[in-house]
Amino acid sequence: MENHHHRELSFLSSSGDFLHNNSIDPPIKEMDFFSSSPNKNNKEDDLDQHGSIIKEVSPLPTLLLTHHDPVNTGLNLMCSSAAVSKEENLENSETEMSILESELRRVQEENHKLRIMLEQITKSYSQLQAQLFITLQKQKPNHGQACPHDHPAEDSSHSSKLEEPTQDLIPFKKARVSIRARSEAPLISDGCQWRKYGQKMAKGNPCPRAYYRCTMAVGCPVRKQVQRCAEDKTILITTYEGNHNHPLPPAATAIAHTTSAAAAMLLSSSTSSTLRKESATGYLSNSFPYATMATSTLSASQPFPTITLDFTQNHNLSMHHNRVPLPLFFSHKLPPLLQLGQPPPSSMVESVSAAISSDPNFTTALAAAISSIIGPQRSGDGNNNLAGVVPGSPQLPQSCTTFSTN
DNA sequence: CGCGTTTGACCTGCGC
DNA sequence: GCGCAGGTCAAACGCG
Ligand SMILES: [Zn+2]
Repeated sequence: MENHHHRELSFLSSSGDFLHNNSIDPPIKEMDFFSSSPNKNNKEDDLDQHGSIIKEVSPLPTLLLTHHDPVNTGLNLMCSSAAVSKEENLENSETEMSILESELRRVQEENHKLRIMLEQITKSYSQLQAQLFITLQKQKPNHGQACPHDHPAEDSSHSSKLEEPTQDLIPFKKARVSIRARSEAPLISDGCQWRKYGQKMAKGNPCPRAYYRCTMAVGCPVRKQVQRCAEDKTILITTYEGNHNHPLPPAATAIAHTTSAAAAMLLSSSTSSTLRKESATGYLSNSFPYATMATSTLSASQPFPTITLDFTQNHNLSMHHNRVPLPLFFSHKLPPLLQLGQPPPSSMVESVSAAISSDPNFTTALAAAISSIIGPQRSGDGNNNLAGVVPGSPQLPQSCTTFSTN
């Protein structure tokens, strides 16, 4: 593969188009899901430099309370009566400048805190999810291996050096998350490095299916399959499987969380093939923001439990097939698990969810923060490499994610 | 020469 | 047991 770098699509660089694409949208030529290149216009650029340093997290209130500070709007509101002398004007503008600068610093600091907080929350959430998964598994001890072969060496949690000790307890089953995206590019940029290890002609599809392995770390079990849709070749279907055993760049972490969330949902619903779509969408949309930009479907007809995130609908009110539109970004109703037709096993999850959802300010701030992470400017070269690596990105049950296009 | 891709062979699971 | 299909391996190949 030669010039992938220009041809990869990357979701992250869509600069919010996914969320606001209500008008006629021309076919997306390139999408950067996880562009990691520095974004010039993002005011958080400076934060990227030190954003990976996680110190103790400032408690939530500090972040929100800063808004009560006297805010300098930056508007020069001083009356410009002719009586004011030039010197006074100069002095005023100087003080104005210094005020502005201090204000800028304060905002930057606040942004930094927000970023740190977001990282912490993401991590905590993933840990919660892992615990929830474990609890669910304990609740149905003999419930099923969803996949026929879940014991290859790479699946064993003992062999992989996972960073989260709790992960060693997670029984692995393979679930897949399929993501459909419209793209002419042969690959999507997802923040990871991949190496092609095979290609096969799939039955019933003129387009070959390519197999990739994650090469960001030796022994990383994550694989992905890339295939074009038989009906519409502009649609690219990418399927992820497994969890990384190494730190991930933020973008890759995001998609890994989606995969994990989907896997947790699929697996926690046991092998029953009748998980309702509303449940799936509700769960996913609360689990991961990407899901809110897509429509999702569950499939039990495939050999592996698979969930499909469909980014091809463009939210232009034309929901075809049986696909279900997802709720808005970070919808405030957060009881995802209650919709799964199962008793919520973890009161922790509930309380956290309640705490988060009950605070609109927090929700808004979080949504904005996440938006800034998942929706930065498009990278120029479509580079699929890491920008800051998130230390100890949490991993979750074994899963696969598929990107596809409709 | 090293690294990544290509591609045919091989392995495995599944249905008949 | 046999054939098929999906998935993986690894030698050959090409590129920088
Ligand atoms: Zn990996």
